[in-house]
Amino acid sequence: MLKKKSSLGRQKIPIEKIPKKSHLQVTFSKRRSGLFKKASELCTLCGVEIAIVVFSPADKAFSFGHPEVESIVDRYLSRNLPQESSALQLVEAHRNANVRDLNAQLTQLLNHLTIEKKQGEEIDHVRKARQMQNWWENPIEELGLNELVQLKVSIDDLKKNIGKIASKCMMEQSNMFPPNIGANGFGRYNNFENKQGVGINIASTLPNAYNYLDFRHGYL
Amino acid sequence: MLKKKSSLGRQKIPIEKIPKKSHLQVTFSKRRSGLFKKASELCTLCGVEIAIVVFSPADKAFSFGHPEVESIVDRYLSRNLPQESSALQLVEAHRNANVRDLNAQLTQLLNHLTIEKKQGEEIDHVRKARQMQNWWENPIEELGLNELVQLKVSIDDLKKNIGKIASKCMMEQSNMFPPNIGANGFGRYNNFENKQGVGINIASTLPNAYNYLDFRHGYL
DNA sequence: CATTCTATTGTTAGAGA
DNA sequence: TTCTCTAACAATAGAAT
Repeated sequence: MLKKKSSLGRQKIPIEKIPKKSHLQVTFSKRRSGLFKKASELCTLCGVEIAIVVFSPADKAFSFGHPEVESIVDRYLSRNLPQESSALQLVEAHRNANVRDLNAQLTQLLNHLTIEKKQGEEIDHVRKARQMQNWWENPIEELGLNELVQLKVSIDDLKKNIGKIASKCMMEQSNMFPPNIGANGFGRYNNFENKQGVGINIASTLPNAYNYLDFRHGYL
Repeated sequence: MLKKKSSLGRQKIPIEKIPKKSHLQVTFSKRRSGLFKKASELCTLCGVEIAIVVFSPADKAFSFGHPEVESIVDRYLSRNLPQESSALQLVEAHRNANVRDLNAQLTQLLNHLTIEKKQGEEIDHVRKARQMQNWWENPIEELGLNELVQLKVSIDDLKKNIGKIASKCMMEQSNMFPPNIGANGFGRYNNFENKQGVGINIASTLPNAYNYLDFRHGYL
């Protein structure tokens, strides 16, 4: 375990164009991250909207935006422009301002639809299994989605009970199930620029809207 | 001009919204200056182009740009648009769709889900009322493990058969969603590090139904 | 809304992985 | 390219102007 003085620490550098290309690239990456972090902190601390666009030395585009670059830029540009059709601009601005909310709502709806679809599938199982005399046991083609959903709820509840009882039965036979295997239950963190090993939960330091960074849409 | 130890020095503050307004204002001013300074340093050190737009808590617009905000923003926007070929076209197509139509569909969908949910609750009562009619509807506690397994297998089989029917129902009610919505990174719409504008905002393709529906916090 | 003054906290240059 | 580590440097919270 040799301990050598591996670094002299930070050195002062003049604010001039960095000549060495590899060095410049590293500096750009670091400072861009720092800049975006500062921006996100400003967003959170002051609850303001910020948009940043940077073109890297390699002419690559990087951007930071809360809530998003486009809406902020639109707002900025529209202020510097004489009003053309104020009505339309208002509509646009309003729409942009709520884009994220709408997106969240849509995602929710999509998720609901996914759930409902699965529920409907289970309902059909019930129908075929029973072939009985009640309305909800008629050929599935004759049922509406509402009825399917009703059937699903019914069977879903039943399935839960089955699971419980089955588990009980299993437990009675063998009591060696380790607790909480793979039961993380947590989704991804919004790890954004968590550098320096500070161990900060970046997600909590960012504006609430940053949760959308990793927002996953429901797939139909 | 008395010189006393007037300050304890910098104190650590949590990255949360600053409650005190006057304090927030000071912090905003300071940090905005710091942010712009960082940006200018990055410009000089790495010779890159940066544009920043900030709206203050008082809704005043501040901007930093090298060489200027407009040109950088234009470059950014013009680059992003042509890059998403099929995906963006789909997005644009929806953007051009009639707002009221989409609003109506969203509303209809929401209402439908609400109704289904209620009916689902009702059917649960129905289920309980009918549980006694068949053996596998009896209280789950009275079933043996074999019966439970058999029932579960039956349910699983039925699940597959009902899929198509349920899908039909769903499609008839909601054909507003493109088949690949939410796929291929579409959902990433708050760009932290938006390299080459990969993050296309799917939400921007949709109308502002948010206020119309008024479900800011409402989950079904 | 901008600045000054300090003690502190936060950032990052340099070298390596 | 991105991350780690360290020490040195820079930014800034709080109070006051």
